Amino acid sequence: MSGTTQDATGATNAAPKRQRRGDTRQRIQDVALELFAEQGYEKTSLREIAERLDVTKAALYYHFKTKEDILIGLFQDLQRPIDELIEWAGTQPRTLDTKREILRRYSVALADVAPLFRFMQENQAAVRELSVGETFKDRMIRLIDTIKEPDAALTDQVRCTSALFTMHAGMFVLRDVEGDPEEKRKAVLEVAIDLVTQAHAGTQSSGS
Amino acid sequence: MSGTTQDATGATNAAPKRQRRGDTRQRIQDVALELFAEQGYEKTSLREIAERLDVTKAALYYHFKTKEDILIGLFQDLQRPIDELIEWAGTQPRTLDTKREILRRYSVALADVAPLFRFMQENQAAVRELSVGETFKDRMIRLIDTIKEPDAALTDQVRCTSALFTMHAGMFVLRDVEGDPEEKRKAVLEVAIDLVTQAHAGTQSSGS
Amino acid sequence: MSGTTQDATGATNAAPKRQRRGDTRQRIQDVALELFAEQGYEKTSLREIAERLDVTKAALYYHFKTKEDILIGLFQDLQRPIDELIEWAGTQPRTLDTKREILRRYSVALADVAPLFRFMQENQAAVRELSVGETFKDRMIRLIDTIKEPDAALTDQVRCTSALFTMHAGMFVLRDVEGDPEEKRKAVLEVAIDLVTQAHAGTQSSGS
Amino acid sequence: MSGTTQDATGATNAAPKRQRRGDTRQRIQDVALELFAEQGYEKTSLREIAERLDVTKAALYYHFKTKEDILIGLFQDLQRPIDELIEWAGTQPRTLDTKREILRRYSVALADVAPLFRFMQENQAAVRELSVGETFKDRMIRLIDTIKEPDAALTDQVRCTSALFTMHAGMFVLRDVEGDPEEKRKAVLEVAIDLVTQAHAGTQSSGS
DNA sequence: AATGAATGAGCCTTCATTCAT
DNA sequence: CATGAATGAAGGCTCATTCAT
Repeated sequence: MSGTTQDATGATNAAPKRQRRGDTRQRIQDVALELFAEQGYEKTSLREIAERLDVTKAALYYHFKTKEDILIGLFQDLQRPIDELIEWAGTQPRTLDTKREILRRYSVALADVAPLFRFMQENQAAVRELSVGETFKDRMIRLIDTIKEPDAALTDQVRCTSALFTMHAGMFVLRDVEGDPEEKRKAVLEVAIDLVTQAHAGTQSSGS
Repeated sequence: MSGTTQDATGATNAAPKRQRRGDTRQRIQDVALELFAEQGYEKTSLREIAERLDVTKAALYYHFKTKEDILIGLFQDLQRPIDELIEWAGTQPRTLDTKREILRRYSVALADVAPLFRFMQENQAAVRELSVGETFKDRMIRLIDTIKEPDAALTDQVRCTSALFTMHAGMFVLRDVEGDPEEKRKAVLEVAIDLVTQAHAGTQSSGS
Repeated sequence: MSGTTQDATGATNAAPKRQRRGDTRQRIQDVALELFAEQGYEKTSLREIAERLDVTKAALYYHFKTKEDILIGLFQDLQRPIDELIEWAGTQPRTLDTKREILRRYSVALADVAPLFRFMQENQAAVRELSVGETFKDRMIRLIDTIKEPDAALTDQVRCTSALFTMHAGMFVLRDVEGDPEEKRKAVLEVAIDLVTQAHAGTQSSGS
Repeated sequence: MSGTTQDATGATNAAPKRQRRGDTRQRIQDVALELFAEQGYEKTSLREIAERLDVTKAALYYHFKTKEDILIGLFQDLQRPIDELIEWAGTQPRTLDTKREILRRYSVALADVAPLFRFMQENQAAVRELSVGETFKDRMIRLIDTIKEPDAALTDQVRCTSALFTMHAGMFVLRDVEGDPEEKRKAVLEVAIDLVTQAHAGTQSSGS
């Protein structure tokens, strides 16, 4: 009824949610990821998250409708780079060079979202039934599809899959191997590229 | 809760209700694995396990001191074949042929304990802090050590690690790829052997 | 179990169900004391307390972090008068008159917190390991110290201890003796004062 | 305290139970007392008792029909000395000397059954409702009756009660006071005798 | 934008007890 | 004399969620 002044949010926002003083949502996600990654999704309670943020549990419910929603929010934020990569890959010619570039970009992207990725890896069971679970697997499959030829030999398909998983595994398993992280990343990337290169070669010769 | 399955004892049940006494412990583990794998460790309650076995929760506690203990029991079953493999590897000369045989055996062992393995893979977060968690990673490392040369190039070390993870990943990811399981297993094994072969070759030439 | 008392809100209940909000914590303590005293700490379940208050168990946990915490809260209420007495005693000269006054005040204080005291007396075993157990004994010792001379003869020390315990015991044992409570309290007090007086006299003469 | 009764089974006992290999019942009681005293009746589980005896819980049920029964057994064994004292008191003239002797004997008896006594004192709440609870309080009252004159002044009645409680309290509270136990026992006894003597004197003069 | 209070469901665990063997 | 296996009941506690304020 008094109308207009209520929505001070109004005027300028061409892009929504421009507010400086509304970082709570973000802080919730940050803390949540931290705890989810550390203890697992199921084992992390909203109480813990709230406590670490020094707000009440009820406050969380102002920003997220459910616990799962926090996870979904998290998920979407950090899934974007992968989506962009897949999209980009779609615009490129299906050459070996492109595939190599996909792996390179993926390697970088992976390093950026490492904590979330680790979390996803370690909580597959908990996340599977979540409305978001399918999406994750789908994304993986689509990504694999960008580097593997559908009519390739089974072994070459395995190679492409393996290339991706090598990169995933690399992050966790190599953690307690000697050496500088960047160097390790490169080594992992090299092996992955190798695998894809072999797969590609196989496809070419069998194809021609 | 109490009387639910009483009537199921009736006509159609192909599996007998009153199996030979003394197998309860085993049956608990079987059902537990089934449910843990399906829903995750945290999300599976003892009530569910008990109900499916048509015993009371308290009965579970006669056989296992805690929920975690059920998991540990499961875990040890999984560990045995791997331990045996590691032990066997220790007795063999460190040749390429040996390494290939290790992978072959591992592939078979893995197929045997697949559900358990899948569970472990998907519940790392839940299993990590389990008094037994360390052991699992340790075992992996020791297994990798049987196929990788300590002074090899970083990429070759990655290859060996990748060989193992390829086999792990193969079981889950390739599940929704066309083709007969045994054929897929062989393809995966082939790629793994390839990786180790390359790693071995690299080591040889750099060593000489 | 859930909705049982919903309808009890109805006509006949003389005590109002919806007391002024905010007193819940106090009400929990009141009911808890009542039940603890009646049945013992261990034998009283949170369910009982909750049921009698017509709230859920979980509500108790909003106000107290644990069952033991309810006891501790209770305890602190009991402690306050005694602490104040000890503190006051510290400010007074160590004369016989002071000691007599301590007993007088203690007698009154005791009558005020009688139920709680009775509970403590009767649940020593249950309370002993509880963080609150030590504190209780300490308090007794410090109180005794205010009336007994450290260098007194052993018998006189016993007399002082006995004076205090006479007052404790008096409350419970004399309950089924004939006579008006106030009169009994006075008789008990008189004996206690007598004991301390004797102890004091002994100390004086032996000291001079 | 542990093995005390082992040898007492020996020669002199006219009562049956002649078997050497049937001390299990006794051992159960010993261990039970030990644990009850240490942790309280409620907090001690049959599992603990069984474990410490290295038998199964079910074995306990061969010897005692219920957990409470163990307590009752314990109770009866150790209540005997008090009953005997009361009985003996009944045969004596009601003189001051007799009263003093009662106290002396009680003091000794108390020292013998100290652990049980302590347990009873500290577990009144748990023991109260036990079919045997009344008996304990009754016994106390009857014992007090042997040293107090029914028509005495209230203060003198308190003195007699106090005399008994002094002895009870003495055992527990004086435990962390300096000095040899036997000396302390005597000091406590002396004060108790003093109290009864005063009470007796009061009665005499008011009576004449 | 957030809190205080409470709920309902469920969880893991423990206990005293029973009974066929 | 004692065990192995199991039960029914209950216990303390935690969790995601709600809602009036």
